[in-house]
Amino acid sequence: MDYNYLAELLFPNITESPADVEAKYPPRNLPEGAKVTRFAPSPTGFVHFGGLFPSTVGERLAHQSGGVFYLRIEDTDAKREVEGAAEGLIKTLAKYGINFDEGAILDENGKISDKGAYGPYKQSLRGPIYQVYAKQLVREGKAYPCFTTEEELDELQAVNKKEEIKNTDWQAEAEAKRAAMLAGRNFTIEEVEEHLKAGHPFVLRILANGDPEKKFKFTDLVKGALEIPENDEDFVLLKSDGIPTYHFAHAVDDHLMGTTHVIRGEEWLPSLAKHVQLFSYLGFKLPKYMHIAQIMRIDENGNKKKLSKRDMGANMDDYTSMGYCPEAVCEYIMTLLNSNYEEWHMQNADKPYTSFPFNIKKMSVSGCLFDFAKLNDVSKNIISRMTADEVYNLSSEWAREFDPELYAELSANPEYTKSIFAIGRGGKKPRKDLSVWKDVRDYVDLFFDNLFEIKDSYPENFTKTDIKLTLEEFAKTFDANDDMNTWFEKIKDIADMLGFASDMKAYKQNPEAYKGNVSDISMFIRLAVTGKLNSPDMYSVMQILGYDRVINRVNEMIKVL
RNA sequence: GGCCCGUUGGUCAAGCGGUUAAGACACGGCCCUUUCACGGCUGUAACAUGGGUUCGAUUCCCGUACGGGUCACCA
Repeated sequence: MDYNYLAELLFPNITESPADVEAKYPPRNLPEGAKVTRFAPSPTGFVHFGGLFPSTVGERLAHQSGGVFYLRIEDTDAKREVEGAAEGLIKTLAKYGINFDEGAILDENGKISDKGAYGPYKQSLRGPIYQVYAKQLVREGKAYPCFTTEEELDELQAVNKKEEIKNTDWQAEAEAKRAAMLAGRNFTIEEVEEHLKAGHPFVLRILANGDPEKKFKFTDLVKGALEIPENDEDFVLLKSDGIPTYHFAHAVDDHLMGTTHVIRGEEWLPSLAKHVQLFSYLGFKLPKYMHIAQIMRIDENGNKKKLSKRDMGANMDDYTSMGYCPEAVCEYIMTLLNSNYEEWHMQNADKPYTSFPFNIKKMSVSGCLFDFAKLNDVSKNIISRMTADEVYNLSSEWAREFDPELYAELSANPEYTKSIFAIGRGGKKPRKDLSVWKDVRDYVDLFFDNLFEIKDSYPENFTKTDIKLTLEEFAKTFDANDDMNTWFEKIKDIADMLGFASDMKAYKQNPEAYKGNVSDISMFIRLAVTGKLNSPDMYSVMQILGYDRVINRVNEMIKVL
């Protein structure tokens, strides 16, 4: 077989050699130990948690080592591509601190363009480059054209729908398919010429030389030592439209772009043998690999499943609408990624997560369950450390987009709103009422007459008379200028007057002697003023509400009692 | 079904041949407290399983079970 002739037949328009291409991609000039990593999404939709996760690793590793982190758009499947997805991806990623030094970026018009010397960074623009290497492989007898159509292959493999797969004889099908592929190896130059003349499309397959009975040792930086069977599958390199498959594009691009560490989900582990073989065929140095464990969720049957597109918590845009701070999500990701992050964070509470020394060795090998409770806790702590101004700014920004009614109230009087957020904030033990901006409404509604409503009701074990008397007396004596002590003394007086204990100790010693205690009296007032049984410190609340609002609400309550 | 990966409390996990098997979240109790939130103290709760190796296995090896991934001209 004259492979050179075959190569010319298949790729008549490709005149460059691999060496010509290599010359355009000189080695990177980076300090010792610098890592070059990348995020390589296919633009098929929104960013999801499962994608943000490994890209955080890539970003940290590159930037922590003084290396390069770049974005490559893997748009080799036109069928699945979603208009505008790539642009959206970049914007969302930026929100979570994933910024690229190089690669596909947004220009001032919001369109994708290239930055850096190793482009193009969109695979659809790299067609000729892949073909140069494809041609070379054909020349060397390591790849061959296959004219068997998809339909013909599908017939061999009766079904390829996942559901039905259980009921089929895997072994037989796999063998049939393999036989068909192998048969494709037996072609003559004349046949190829005929097909080409007839205008038949072909795919380029690798001529696999592996023996699956033999295993090779491989070290994954996360998974550790692995033993993997050699590849004997003649997988597709170039699809019939001349566009490469993931495998081929991965080898060519990561080689040319100088990637030192390939970071990806562990679902890629099964195709590692293919990649090792390809790199070897191409004469490329193999990069380091890190296969990251998947994020899981619990399904209806209580089993773990890979967190996927439709799942709660998958779409990063949902985090925005729920009102999570990006830092909270980032920190939560760090707690999942690096087992010693939390310990470090406790000792370095004031430092951003980016100054944490990320350690590959501390990465989890097994997939973890996504946990909103933990995320909320992380988030709550972050918000508790903010100043009232920060809370005001961020929550308003959120409300403007997702709760316009709330936004109108918050922004009507910024100073007033800030004083609400200032309650119990700034000290060593700040209040932690808010996990997400969505919580703000329930927390502040009592301060705005338009949002205020009576949400709770008085417990049955108190008489209306006592409640009414309390409120009447309170209305009579309340003075917004009282200091906290004076204010509370007055409430105690009401307690004494009505036969409620004003002294908690006395009450505890002899509860039978009283109708209740001063906390009950406070509760009577609290419900009238805040509409709730629970509220932040009532004195502070009243200071903010002011005399008129307090008295109005108390009088309203008296009326309906 | 083949292949690959995994398995410490409900969740995230420390551990790397000898420990009373950390810690965080969640949950319960107590304290603080006029409610809530905060904070402090405290409690329940774990090495999937069977064989080895070893003076000794959560830690090393093999099997089993269970879970996950994958088996495309998708990435």
